[in-house]
Amino acid sequence: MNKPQPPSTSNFIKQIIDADLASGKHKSIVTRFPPEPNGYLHFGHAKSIALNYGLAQLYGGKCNLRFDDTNPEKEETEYVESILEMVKWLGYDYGTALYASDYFDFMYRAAELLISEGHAYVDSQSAEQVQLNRGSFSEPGKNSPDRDRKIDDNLTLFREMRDGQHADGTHVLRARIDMASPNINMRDPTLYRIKRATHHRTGDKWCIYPMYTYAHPIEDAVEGVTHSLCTLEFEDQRPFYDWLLGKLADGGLLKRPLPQQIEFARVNLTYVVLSKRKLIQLVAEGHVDGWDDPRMPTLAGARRRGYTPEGFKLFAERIGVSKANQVIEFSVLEDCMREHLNEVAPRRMAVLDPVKLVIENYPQGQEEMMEVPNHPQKPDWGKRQVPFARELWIEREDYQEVPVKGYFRLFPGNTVRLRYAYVVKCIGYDKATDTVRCEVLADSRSGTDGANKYKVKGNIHWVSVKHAHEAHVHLYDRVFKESLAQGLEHLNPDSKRTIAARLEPSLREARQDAAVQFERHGYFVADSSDASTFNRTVSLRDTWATANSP
RNA sequence: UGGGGAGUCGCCAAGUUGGUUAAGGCACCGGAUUUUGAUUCCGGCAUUCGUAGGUUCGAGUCCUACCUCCCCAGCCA
Repeated sequence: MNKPQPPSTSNFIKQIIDADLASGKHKSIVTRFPPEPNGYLHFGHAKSIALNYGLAQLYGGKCNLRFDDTNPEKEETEYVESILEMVKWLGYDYGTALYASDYFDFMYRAAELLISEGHAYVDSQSAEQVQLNRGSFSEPGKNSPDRDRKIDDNLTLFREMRDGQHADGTHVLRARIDMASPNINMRDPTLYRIKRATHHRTGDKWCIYPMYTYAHPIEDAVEGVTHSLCTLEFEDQRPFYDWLLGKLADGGLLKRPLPQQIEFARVNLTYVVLSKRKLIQLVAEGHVDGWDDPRMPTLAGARRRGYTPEGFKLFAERIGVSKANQVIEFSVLEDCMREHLNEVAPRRMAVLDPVKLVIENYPQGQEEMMEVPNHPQKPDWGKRQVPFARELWIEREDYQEVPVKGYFRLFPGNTVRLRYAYVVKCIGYDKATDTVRCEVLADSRSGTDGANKYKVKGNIHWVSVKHAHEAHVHLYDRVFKESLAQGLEHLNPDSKRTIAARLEPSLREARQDAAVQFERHGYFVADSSDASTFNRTVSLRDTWATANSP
């Protein structure tokens, strides 16, 4: 299927890059994906990853995977490993992962340079005083009494801070900019704090750690990042980003051209919550079964659910990038997954809500093998043998005692085709045994010449009772029932249902990473922690059901 | 309240220097094909660009005022 690709549309970031390349400011581009290893990656990160790596690929540049590990209290190796694994799963080759902590020495030297040139000072106010003196939206801040400390004294104090001679919280290094700036981020932001915490990589080497605000621009510059893409909430930070890098370049520590920070809107999805606080709550309070629960909007959960990297890439392209706050309908993500899965998932038959069907004129004890294509649109995928017999499981909703208008499946007197097998006529339903009664029509076996003379609208799947593989199937629904879910009060109590299904025998050997389509149902994968159960990734579109639901 | 952003079809999103009928995708609605009420295919889907004025032969694009929404006062990122 090589249908025309949608024209890759322009966006404001590409335009900036195009201009920078055209003007000769950069010969090639470098982007970066800079997670803090303090949690698990989620759908929002997938957008950022696709954006950064996608741009690098498009322009023949490169994208660094860099851990922004400047706050040892919140970061752990476990998260580093999980992030690495998920980026790889998404299909991006990050080469060697980089760490902000590898630049701690450089950052320290840069801080001394700033102090030496009068651009930074050690502030010995308490945190409360600092906050008080910062002012507010309507009032300018007040200068710290330490703001005019002598350079040498600043240097001495800062070194003592580094050497562990001062207690946590007693001093802080601040940039010396403008306490009256209308942009609060420019009111002498904090650069370094004293924090006696063991870092997951540098151990106890340091007891002072740089703040994000200070560290991030330096990380970008050191790596030669050309375009530093981040989310909208950092817009107010950009003046400081430029201020810092400018000072360090003036001081000879950094080379121009300097990286440019560009902000874009983060993605929001209906029925999904992405804030770390709320995700933690879901896990901690047991509303889901862990961070990789298939209902979680984490990449680990997505993988287990059967979502695919290709689906995420499609999603990223489809939602685009801009500065307007986007709230994407969750169905867009689902549709992206369907689009990819439709191409790669072999078809199988599975009855999820079984009711017995008996073909009364089919010989007792007789069995036949039916030839069933693995993908009707892809004959080269071959066929498989599926056993057929007198007693079958069919879907309960494929029979109606009194059919609603437009219903063309089984009801007394109607004929349907048992997919890839025979055409049968419904003769009734036996209440005592909960069995749908049918008789097979002569000469109607699928694949034979006679089969085509029967024109039936209904076409239902089945599984032989005798040969059925019984397995559990998890049916997942959205975790939140409100489209703009805020919290637990919007929880969907039925987000997970487990059913005992009857599967065609070939499903006994399902691979855990291989998607299959249960025909007329949706896409499923064997669960990664329990291969005998299947997870529903996403259902098929069902215009009949949606049109007939209340 | 000061500062920084954003407002184009139900949801995204092109539209850059003002110039014929406002891209495209998703959704939706028709219709065709179909042994998945799936897929695929074909057709339809904004006299209008947050609002109100103004400039102009001509404005989503320029000017003015206003409205709405988001972000910022961590020694978090």
